Amino acid sequence: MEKYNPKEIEAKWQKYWIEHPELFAVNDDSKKEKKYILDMFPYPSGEGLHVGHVESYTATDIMSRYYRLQGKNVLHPQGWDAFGLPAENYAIKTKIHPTETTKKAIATFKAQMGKLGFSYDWSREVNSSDPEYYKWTQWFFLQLYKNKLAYKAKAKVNWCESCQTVLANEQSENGVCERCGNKVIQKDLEQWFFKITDFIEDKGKTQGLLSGLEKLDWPESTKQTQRNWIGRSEGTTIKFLISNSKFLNKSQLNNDKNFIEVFTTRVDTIFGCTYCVVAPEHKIVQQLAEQILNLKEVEKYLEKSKKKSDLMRMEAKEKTGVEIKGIKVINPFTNEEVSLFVADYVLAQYGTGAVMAVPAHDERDWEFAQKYKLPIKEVIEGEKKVDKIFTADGVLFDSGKFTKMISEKARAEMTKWLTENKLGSQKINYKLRDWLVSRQRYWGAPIPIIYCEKCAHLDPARQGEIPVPEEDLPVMLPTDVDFNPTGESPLKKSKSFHNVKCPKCGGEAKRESDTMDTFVCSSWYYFRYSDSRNKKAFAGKEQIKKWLPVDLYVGGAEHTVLHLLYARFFTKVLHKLGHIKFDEPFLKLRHQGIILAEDGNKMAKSKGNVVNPDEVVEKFGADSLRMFEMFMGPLEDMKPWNTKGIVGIVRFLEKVYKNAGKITDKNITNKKLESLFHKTIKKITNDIESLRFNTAISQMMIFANELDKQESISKIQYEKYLILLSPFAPHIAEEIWKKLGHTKSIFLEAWPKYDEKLIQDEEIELVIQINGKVRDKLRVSADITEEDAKKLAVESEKIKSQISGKKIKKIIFVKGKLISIVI
RNA sequence: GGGCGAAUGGCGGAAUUGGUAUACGCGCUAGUCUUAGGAACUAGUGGGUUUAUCCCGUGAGAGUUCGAGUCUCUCUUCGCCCACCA
Repeated sequence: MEKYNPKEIEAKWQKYWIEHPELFAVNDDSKKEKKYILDMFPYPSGEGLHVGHVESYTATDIMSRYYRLQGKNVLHPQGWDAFGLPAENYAIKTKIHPTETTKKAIATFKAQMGKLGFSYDWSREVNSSDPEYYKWTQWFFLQLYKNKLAYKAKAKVNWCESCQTVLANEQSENGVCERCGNKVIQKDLEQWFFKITDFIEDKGKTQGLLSGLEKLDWPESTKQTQRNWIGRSEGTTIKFLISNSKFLNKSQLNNDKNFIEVFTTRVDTIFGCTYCVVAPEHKIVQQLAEQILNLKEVEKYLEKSKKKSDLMRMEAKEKTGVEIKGIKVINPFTNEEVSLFVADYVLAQYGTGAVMAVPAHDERDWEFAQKYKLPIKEVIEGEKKVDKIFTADGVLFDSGKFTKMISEKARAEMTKWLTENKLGSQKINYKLRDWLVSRQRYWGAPIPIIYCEKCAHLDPARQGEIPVPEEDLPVMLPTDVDFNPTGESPLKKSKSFHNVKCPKCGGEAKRESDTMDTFVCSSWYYFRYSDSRNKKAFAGKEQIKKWLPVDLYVGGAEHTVLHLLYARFFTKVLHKLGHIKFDEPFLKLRHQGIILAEDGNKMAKSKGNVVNPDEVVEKFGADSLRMFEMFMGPLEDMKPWNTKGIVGIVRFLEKVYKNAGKITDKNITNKKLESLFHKTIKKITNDIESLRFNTAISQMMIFANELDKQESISKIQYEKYLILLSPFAPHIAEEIWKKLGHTKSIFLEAWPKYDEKLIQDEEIELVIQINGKVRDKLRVSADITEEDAKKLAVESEKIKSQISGKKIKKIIFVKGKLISIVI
């Protein structure tokens, strides 16, 4: 047999697979059990595939090929998350239209995927920038709009001055734009939102974003991150009366000028409240301006903090604030007057935008009180007072009738008291806010809304918003635009796009010129694959029922919050509206770990340490790259690249290839090898099922090493071994398969079965321990009785000398494993 | 500050229910073959020493157990994500 030549072999089989798409395409009518194996569809960047893509796509490719061999009907599609800022930014620089660059990038990606031997069903390919696709993205927007789940509101939003666009809350990280790294400022703008907060808790039969997590087979850390992001916290709202309205009567509580409302999770500490703080945006400053003695100072502080970006606010090491002189507030429990501050460490967007400060039991308040020399009053004591202050739950003191209660009980009792006196109530707060979906950029799906002044009277709440009729979809992206960012959508300057007839009255109207966040496109694409050429619906009911939900979803952990939360939200909306029968899209989720550069750092173009998969394929072959990435370590682990390590895989494949030359049709009986082979089938099968590809490969190597020692190899056994190898290294498997005289693809074969009986060894190595330490090993029959084993053990020369003169306290026997003598 | 996870040879990593620690691969050492090798093959490869019926070894310390990488407690270090969320 000639030498293993991956280049030649791989090109040949890749061509064969393209000519035989039926191998990987699925049949909707098949009675076989379905498996939907999905990759997160990539953004087709100009950079091409990187080794991280190869890692997760190889994992799903192995799973898909494995399940097909197991006789399952496998849907394994791929597509393109094609809208987005990079293509547009590139267009601004080069004047090349994003359609062109995207088309080119997709061609590159697809060619690279072909060269890696991925078995996608390309007949279902989707492209989110294709009008046939974004027509349905727009349709989803209309569904949300019609069900009052999409709304327009003026809001303080994150604005990136460099990208000249609004960002979602999740796209502004630490006050810096996720895309370009420039600072994000706050702007008041009219924006479109999706009401994702409606779905946090269960909604009728639709499980909420919180409780729905319970039933999912997802990494625990991912679920926890989602919970943290939603940020549910149970607490209490409390009204602090403003002191010149001190004498309580009911009418005063109806006027919000007479009190400030705070939110706290620690009402039990309220007897230690020594002041209150409002956020700079809090309305109280405007409402009571005439009563404020140091109005100028306060206003100056508000101005200053308004100019601060979120980043600057967070970077500030010291808390700042100003006392609002002339206004005091009253602690409803003690009836004591406390002073009021405005400080930007209090966030306007969370809770009520005002807090009660308990410096003795809250670190932030303590810090602030230290700086401004404010009183500190302790009211909780616990077993361990850590450092300077006690922030845990404990027992109350100096707290009126609540003294001696434990924190938990005190919270319940105090909240009850507040409720009865109409001074507060129990309240659940969430960090999650509605999803801001409008973008003032070109390369996205246009929002299908038209504004008609004449029709504005029809629904005053909606200010002349007329949804584009479904039959008029898609609202096409115009091509006559200049996409240099100006702070307004480039679509606004396209006359053909912007001016339009009102679908209601036929009069002059204007189109919404914003586009949608690309995360909207990716929130539903997994439905489209089930029926990607459907012209009448985003996917047919039957096809959805047939294929969804997704059985295995693999992708990067960076999408833990954004994409995964939004996709769940969309699925829940469809469930609520009765379109589908399930309310979670991805039953099982796994993340691939990041592949670091050889130097242990993250791969980065700027560092010049990026590994290009094309070069690796060129040098070693796709099978070797695939297997090497799977062999490096557990799929989800972060692991450094090591180019030298690939030769281990190359040697292994060469060995497998070479050993095909030793095949004989003759019946060979080698019990030990047969036993090892059945162990190998079992281990590989179990490891694939649980995505432990590294140990599956090591088992293949163990068996290959054993084959290598044989004079001749049984054809039947070797063929089965090839099938075990084929999901990992499909090209070499097909090649050898053909060389063995087969005319059909190896991927039409059945996955080998193992025989548990053959796995059992006839002889075992019985370990003999004395006080837990291994002292001897004896070869014995596997079914040796306890009695015989004990006898053999004490008769062993090595053991005899160790135990001579000592008394044996007891002897422990573990069947098939060991004898442990205790002296 | 919060959440999650990790720590095993020179390196990446193995180790079903507690039961032979370091599988598999890289690297390294020696040898064989070769005109040559960053090829192939063979043997070896945790540390120590008194070189063998030996001792020590899975971040540190304690505990449970006949027996702990694995279970419990305390601590240290590192990584990732989130972070002034009251």
